[in-house]
Amino acid sequence: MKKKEVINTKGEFSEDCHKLLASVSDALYAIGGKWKLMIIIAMARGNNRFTELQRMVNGISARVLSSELKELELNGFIIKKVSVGYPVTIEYQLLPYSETLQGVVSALSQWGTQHRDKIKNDYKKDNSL
Amino acid sequence: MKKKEVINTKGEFSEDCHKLLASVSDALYAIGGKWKLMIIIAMARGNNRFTELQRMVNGISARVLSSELKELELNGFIIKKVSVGYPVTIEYQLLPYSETLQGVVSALSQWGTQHRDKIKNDYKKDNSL
DNA sequence: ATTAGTAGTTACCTAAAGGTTAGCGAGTAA
DNA sequence: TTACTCGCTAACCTTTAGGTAACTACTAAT
Repeated sequence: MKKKEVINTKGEFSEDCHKLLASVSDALYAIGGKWKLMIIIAMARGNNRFTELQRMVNGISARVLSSELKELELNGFIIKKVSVGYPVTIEYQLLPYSETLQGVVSALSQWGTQHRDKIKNDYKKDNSL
Repeated sequence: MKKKEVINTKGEFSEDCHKLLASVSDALYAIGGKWKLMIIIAMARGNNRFTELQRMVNGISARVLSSELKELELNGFIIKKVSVGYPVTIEYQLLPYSETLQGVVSALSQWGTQHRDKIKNDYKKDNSL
């Protein structure tokens, strides 16, 4: 009587698998890459000036920092504030939206920490004896 | 009398800022890029064959899937199982270590979901009136 | 006047990631 | 036999990311 004797090898799961993949893909599209999260982290710790960021975020060049800041501004994570005072100072500030990344940042940093430890131990095991 | 009138603009925070940056950087190094997490997600949902993965992970090519699987194996996230039976079937399986990524995956998917909604609303606002 | 710092931009170039096409060797189905 | 699937691989090419160096415009100190 049955059209198909589907014992549920996927099928009913593939739907939410696609959704999960799509949402992770969306996230990676917005905050993927080497630098965006790093810049946001550095800013959350009080680094708001161009040169500060350049020094804090190890290995980033002025050109890349400049273009990443523009993208982050365009996507609503930060704003550029130019003081009208004298001398003119330029500050970048996190917008509230960047706080939504808290969970992502803490998950990644926790995992990164344990991963580094694991790699270190793997290395030790290889070189013991 | 004071050498520097440092009122603690950063300084005591820059230390753990560097640590945070380093750990996130480590994580991105291991699981960054467009595909690794996606493949792991698809595998966690029961897609263990090459062609299944190719179909599930939207937009990935055979060449890239093949090389990503090799890297994932090298880094201890998965293993390749070649059945000795007849016909020979090849299956990729998640290793326990890939489960440590649970938190990262769920943080990213949650954020990705809300981000997509936000973008959609921003777009609507722009086009209303 | 020179030097140095801030906040970039521009032009040029390299490297890495990734896409496209083709095909191979095996099995399987008609 | 033909045709199709699976699990790739190789060759080739394009795109993107990112590095380097030079330069601008301004300020500030020496």
